[in-house]
Amino acid sequence: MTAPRTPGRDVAVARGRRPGRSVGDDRESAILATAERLLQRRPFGEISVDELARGAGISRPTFYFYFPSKDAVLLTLLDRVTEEADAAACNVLDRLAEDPRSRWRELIARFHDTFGAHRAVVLACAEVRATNAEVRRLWARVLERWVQAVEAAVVAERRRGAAPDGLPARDLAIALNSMNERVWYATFAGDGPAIDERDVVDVLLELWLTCIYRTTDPARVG
Amino acid sequence: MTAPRTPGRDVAVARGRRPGRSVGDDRESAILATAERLLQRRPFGEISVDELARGAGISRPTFYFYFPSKDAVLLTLLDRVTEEADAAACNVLDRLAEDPRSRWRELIARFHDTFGAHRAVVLACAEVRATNAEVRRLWARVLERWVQAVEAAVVAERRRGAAPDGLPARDLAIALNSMNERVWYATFAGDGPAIDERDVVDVLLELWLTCIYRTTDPARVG
DNA sequence: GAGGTCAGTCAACACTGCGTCGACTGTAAT
DNA sequence: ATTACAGTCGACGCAGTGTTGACTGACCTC
Repeated sequence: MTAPRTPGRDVAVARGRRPGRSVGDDRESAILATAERLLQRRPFGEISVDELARGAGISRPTFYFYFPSKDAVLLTLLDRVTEEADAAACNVLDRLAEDPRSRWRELIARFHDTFGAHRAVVLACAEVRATNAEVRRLWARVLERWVQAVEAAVVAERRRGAAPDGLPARDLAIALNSMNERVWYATFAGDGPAIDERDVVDVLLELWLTCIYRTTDPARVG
Repeated sequence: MTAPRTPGRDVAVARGRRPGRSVGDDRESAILATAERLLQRRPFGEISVDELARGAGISRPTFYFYFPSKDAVLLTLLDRVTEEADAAACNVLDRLAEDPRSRWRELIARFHDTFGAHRAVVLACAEVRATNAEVRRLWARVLERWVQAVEAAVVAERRRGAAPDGLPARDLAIALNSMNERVWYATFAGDGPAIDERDVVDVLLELWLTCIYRTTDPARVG
């Protein structure tokens, strides 16, 4: 579902033929690269399958040999970005008690950097999410992971007495993640009221700390 | 820009002809009603101009007599909803000092009720905002008004000593409004991690109070 | 080295939805 | 009666999507 369907290569691999790189691998990469390049210039909806194909040096019908649709290309791109974000954020919350403020900042900053580096893809996904159930599902799954990670961290901080009780941890985690998502979107898209890109990490950090600890300067482990 | 172009009627009115309701008024309303009705069932992108026209008892070309595009219909619908929200929220922040918690709650609850009552339109706008500059502009303008109202309220609360200093009031106002928008979207759309519709007002209220006052129980006027 | 298989390719087609043009009708003011 | 205009729509052109069916060339197998 998530990965692009490349029937030919799957069959080949299954039968042990063509173990090395094939023409198809290059074409597939070329399509993905073309997509990310074109997305820097203009929105996803204004890019046609034909342009994607031409950009990769193939005809439109051939495009459909590699991807079932334009959306599937974006889905693959999104998959990579979220994997990158997951990798960057991984384990950051594990040793939260040592220095809560720095850890939370690291988490937010890493997401900011990853999304910022791939803003074209992220913005395109926000655009397509509304119309494409596949993208919606993938984003929901990814978000759910992040929500659960934050929820667990909040519960742990409360248990050790660093954070006060209050809202259900899950609701808090959903709201904070939602806030980040929308704030980053506004900042990167640049339309409507937005926080300056240079300030956004610190602003979000202050709000996270305030909501979780009710102070801007949470205590270290006692 | 925002209102639908109905050239015929404007001309008529300008020359003093047809002072009463014309056929055109009915058709226009019928199109809008059809749009809002169809939106309950399925997303905006899956509704064609033809359906809108048929639903209003006219042919597709005739639709274009009333609206320049499908998006313009949604724009008109959005305009009404935001006006309703503005009206509902109007003056709520004026006498904040009397009972901050209740006032903020009223503000959030009224937005919640308005958006909830027209969730189909709101969700459709979120869908189209990505591809339609007109909708984007309108939403940005509306949001800017709300951000400024909240910013002013925060400044006032700080000035009277009820709220502590901290983040720039504008950044705070942007972040809180962004949070609400995204959280409501998730709640009403029902995909991905979301806060239960019955709890969402209270969850948002707690977070607003915490972020603005660093307490859940802000003081009344001293 | 003849025949088979399969990755990879694309011209041509069918389909859907958008927006426009130009011709038409009915009503009401002059 | 003529003029004017709100209101209507059949028929068109256009752009983009996704599919079909036929082709090429590499390579494997006997």
